[in-house]
Amino acid sequence: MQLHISANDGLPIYLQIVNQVKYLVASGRLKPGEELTPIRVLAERLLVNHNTVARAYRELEAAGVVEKRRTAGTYVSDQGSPLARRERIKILTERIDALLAEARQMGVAFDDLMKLMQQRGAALQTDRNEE
Amino acid sequence: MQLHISANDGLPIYLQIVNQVKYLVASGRLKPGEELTPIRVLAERLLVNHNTVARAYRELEAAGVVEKRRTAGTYVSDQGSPLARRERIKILTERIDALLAEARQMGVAFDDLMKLMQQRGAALQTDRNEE
DNA sequence: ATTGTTGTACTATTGTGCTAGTACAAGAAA
DNA sequence: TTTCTTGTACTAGCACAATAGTACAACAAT
Repeated sequence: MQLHISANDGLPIYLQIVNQVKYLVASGRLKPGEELTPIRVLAERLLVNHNTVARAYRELEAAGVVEKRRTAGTYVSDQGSPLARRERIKILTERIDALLAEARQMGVAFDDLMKLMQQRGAALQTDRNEE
Repeated sequence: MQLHISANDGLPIYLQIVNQVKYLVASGRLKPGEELTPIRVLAERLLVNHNTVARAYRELEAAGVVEKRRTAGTYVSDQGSPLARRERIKILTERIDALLAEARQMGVAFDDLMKLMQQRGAALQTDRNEE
């Protein structure tokens, strides 16, 4: 499991770990059932305290990305997310509303925003294929 | 100018003020050229330190929502945002990418996300008309 | 000129988030 | 059983963001 953390990304270390693991899972480089690097091992490799990694893994568990088996390690969840679809939609709706509010404040029309979304969606698709 | 702040919104007071003023401007309840409640007056009404309100107004000025005339007060800017369109698009693109990443992590398909956006956009439109 | 109102600057305090140190509990491996 | 490895709990220190207190500067109103 290849991770890189930078001292002052602005983003706290534990979140850098969370994001990168999420990305590895989303992109399929970490597959369901696969074991993550143990907390202490990863901590030593990244030169951070093991509690910092533990916190990252705790967040990932809360997000449903991984499952922890008490004394046996941490594994990628079978399902991408255990949240009910209703819950996921609720969270995304909040994000969307915030985005719409910001766009409106900036004077960017709704239609333009949707076009931008289409573009970015297409860009992501391209990225995935290039991997 | 009607504002409400709650002690533990989780969000800091100065940001609550920023958001609410932005909303008032975006929704047209505060019009360009109109004077905002002076810092001390608003501070007294909200039972917070005037520096907290000052900070909020400073953020609003940086965002281009208001203009300050040193000793004469704070006024709603003529233009909604002074940022060049290119800049605005850049900021929105970041937000969009974050949203797309989250949706992908949650296993929500791009098309579903777009549909949700359409819904929320329509909902906002309705809200505005009902005001 | 005086007074009052505007926003500003600087400093101190407080609360909280991030990280780390140490000690622990539970199961796997030998 | 013993040892090693897993994640966990609790505490402390540090840094920084948020808020407040006090003093100031600039202009308007009188």
